Amino acid sequence: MDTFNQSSDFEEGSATHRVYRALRSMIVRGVLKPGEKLKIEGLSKRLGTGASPVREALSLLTSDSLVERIDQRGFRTAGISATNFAEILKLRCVLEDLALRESIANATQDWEERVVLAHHRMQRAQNRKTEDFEDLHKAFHMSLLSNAQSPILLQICSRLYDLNIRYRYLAGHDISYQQRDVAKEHADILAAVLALDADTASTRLLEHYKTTGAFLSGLLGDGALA
Amino acid sequence: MDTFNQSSDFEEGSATHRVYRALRSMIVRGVLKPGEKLKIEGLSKRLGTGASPVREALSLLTSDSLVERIDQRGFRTAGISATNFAEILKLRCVLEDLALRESIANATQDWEERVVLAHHRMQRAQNRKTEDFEDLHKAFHMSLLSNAQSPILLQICSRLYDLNIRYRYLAGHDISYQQRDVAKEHADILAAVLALDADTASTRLLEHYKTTGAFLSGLLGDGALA
DNA sequence: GGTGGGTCAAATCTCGATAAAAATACCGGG
DNA sequence: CCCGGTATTTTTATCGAGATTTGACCCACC
Repeated sequence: MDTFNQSSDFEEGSATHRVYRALRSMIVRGVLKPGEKLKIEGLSKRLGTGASPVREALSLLTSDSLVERIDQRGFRTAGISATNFAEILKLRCVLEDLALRESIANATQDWEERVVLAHHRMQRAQNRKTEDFEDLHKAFHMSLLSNAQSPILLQICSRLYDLNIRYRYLAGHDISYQQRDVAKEHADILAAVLALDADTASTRLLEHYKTTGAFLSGLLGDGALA
Repeated sequence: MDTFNQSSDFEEGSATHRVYRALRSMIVRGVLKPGEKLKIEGLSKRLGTGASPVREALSLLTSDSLVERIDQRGFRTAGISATNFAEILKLRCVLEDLALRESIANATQDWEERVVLAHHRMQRAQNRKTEDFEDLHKAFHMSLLSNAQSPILLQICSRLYDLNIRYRYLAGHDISYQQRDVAKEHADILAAVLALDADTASTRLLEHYKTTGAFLSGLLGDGALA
């Protein structure tokens, strides 16, 4: 009954859910490379579970556009391309702009506190260079949007975030991108949001994305990620 | 052994894919009512297949927001509400506007012909009141957007279409909505699109949605659908 | 030497059964 | 008469094996 899952303490939830989280993390972080064939049996053994949960998790990831399915021919991780990346970036700019403005329009004290808290946690993780920075980074960005009373929109943004960050992982973490003062950019965004200045906040947020995007786009164009 | 490739033939594809299409159709068309519990065994027998394909199909539908999953407690069809409907309508207006403009901007002869063809088929089905009108209606609307070089955006629009049309089915087909001259609205949209007049086309398309939306919204508000 | 068909291994997909969990019915006590 | 805890029943989630399909290899044949 006491099964020790050596991978980590991912014991909560059903097997399907655990596998889902594990696989998504592996794909987003580039452990499973773009276009790689995903054999059920291999993943089952690797994750210490049966074939059914793996299959179900892969189905879910298919809807997230992180896995592609070919009928009767199994699963593989989604491919990458410069055009795909450009599309993600563009959609993010449109949709996060929309969500951010609505979030600010609905501003409440509770929401502002959530944003401040999320920012603080991310900041601390960045200073200490802890492992969970990326998760907290996503949490911060989603918290900005979270006050838009629009669950579908938020879900779409969340998925686009994952698709986007995958490219950043693939580009590696030690790249010059970090030399930019990302912390200041975040702080500036936070300030504008707390001032309820939607135009400034949106401009800064989108600039934040576009700068990173242009950088990654360059790498893709050079074929450095292919 | 040659297989007959007929669109009406529900035998093509894997069992999972068949079940997926069947269930989605049943949910969108209201055969399975909002919030209804979806028991695996019942659906297996009803669809003449095993539990695994049903389970997998339900997982996929979860990502389409047509089914809700509660861990360890099975699946049920997504609920409905006035706010949910309003959100769908709003997002559709934003995203289809975006897609339509890009589609028109990329106009090609091939695309224009696809649009004309899709419109003709829908028109004919409406005149003859054939069963497949709704499918062709969706095909027409998607064809308008299909020239936007943005597969992710198109997928989102397709999903939102399904979520939206579900409300229309739930309201019933014999309602006064059909008394509007929908055919003319479609023809006007088509004309503006073929004239490559993005502003007019977008205005008409959104008006088309909002009119239907306001009508359905009224029904929801009255609790007629609850 | 290149092409086409047939065979074989590998992987997917599906099924039925088992174990775990939740919902329901039951019963004794307050 | 109502409430809380236990037993039963229903339903879900998971597993392991069998059936089908795919893709590759090899050999015969043109």
